[in-house]
Amino acid sequence: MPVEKTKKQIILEAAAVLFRDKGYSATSMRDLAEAVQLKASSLYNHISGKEEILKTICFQNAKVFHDELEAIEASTLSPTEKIEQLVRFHIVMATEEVTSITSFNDEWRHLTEPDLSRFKELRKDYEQRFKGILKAGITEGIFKNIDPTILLHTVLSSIRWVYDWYRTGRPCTPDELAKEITDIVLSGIKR
Amino acid sequence: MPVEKTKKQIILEAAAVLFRDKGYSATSMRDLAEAVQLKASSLYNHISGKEEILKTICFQNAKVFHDELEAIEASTLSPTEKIEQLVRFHIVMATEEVTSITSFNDEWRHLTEPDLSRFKELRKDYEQRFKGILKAGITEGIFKNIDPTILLHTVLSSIRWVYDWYRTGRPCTPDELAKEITDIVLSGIKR
DNA sequence: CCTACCGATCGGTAGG
DNA sequence: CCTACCGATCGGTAGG
Repeated sequence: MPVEKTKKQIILEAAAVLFRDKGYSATSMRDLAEAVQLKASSLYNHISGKEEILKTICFQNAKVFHDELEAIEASTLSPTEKIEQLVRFHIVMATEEVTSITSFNDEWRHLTEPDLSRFKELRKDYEQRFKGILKAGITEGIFKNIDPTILLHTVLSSIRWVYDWYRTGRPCTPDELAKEITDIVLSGIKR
Repeated sequence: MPVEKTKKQIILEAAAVLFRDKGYSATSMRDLAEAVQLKASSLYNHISGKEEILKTICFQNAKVFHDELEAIEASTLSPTEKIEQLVRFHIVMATEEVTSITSFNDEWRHLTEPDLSRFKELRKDYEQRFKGILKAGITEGIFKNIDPTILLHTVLSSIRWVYDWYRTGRPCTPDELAKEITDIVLSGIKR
């Protein structure tokens, strides 16, 4: 059996591009149909509706981030090394998973209940665990004794929106990018 | 003459709240009309259309940021002090101008030509000038010798999305917030 | 996978 | 400022 993308996968990827470029609400099912060379009605043979697409993109990405964070948490790395790994991971996702990351970051709020609440919980959980690593570093005296919430969001912001500017600017390779951002972030939080 | 908000100003503010909560595309003129207790058709006595609202919000904010940056540029402050001022200013805007900042940051892409191009130019200009301050610091040997584009966006990201999390979390006063973020950002970029 | 079509809602206008 | 209404477009379904 050859490795082929399912039509559903093709639709999901085309949708991610459109959601990134126009936003979820401004993307019509007819736009999407055109992008995959189908009539709008034919999309429904592969997906149940517009929201299923957004839902799939959001929760798939949430799982990838969750799994990586869990692996890093479980490791015996120091807080500094854990943050380093996490920064690197975010950069990799931003540079390789460019399109779906946008929906994951910016378009999830168009989910409806109960998915919206479920997603928010996942997001909250991720942030709490990330914060836990920062707290450990503070306790050990290697990170600055700053309110962990501020620390968390300042770090997270610097790495969460990389996809937003790297794509157009591209001053260097993803690897160099990861190295330099890690440098900035780590010296920003180290005591 | 008493100081009163014009109806237009009231509409703009209500729109900013809706755009923040639902996004520009998902906000209908009927939503907006209800928010200001009018019928949808009556909105057009005060504004020419939906896009004029977005345009006004985006360009008003762009001007405020532009003017502040220009004043800081013209000062005799050191690069470090200039960045400090800029960080503080972004935090003030994020905490005081909470709603319109969201449209300014996230919804501008729904502008249509020629406004879209005009806005992008203003944004680009702001970033180039901000980068100029960073470059000056690098030349003086006080900032890290890292690609200025990476430096710029990492700094800008940490302060551009404060409104997004501060509102819900609120771990401290805007003033403390500015102090701590300035600390993180500055030690992140200093050599 | 298509043609044909649904009711709902969109931004906006006419006319008073 | 309203009522009444426009054509366009929306997400989605029926039926083959």
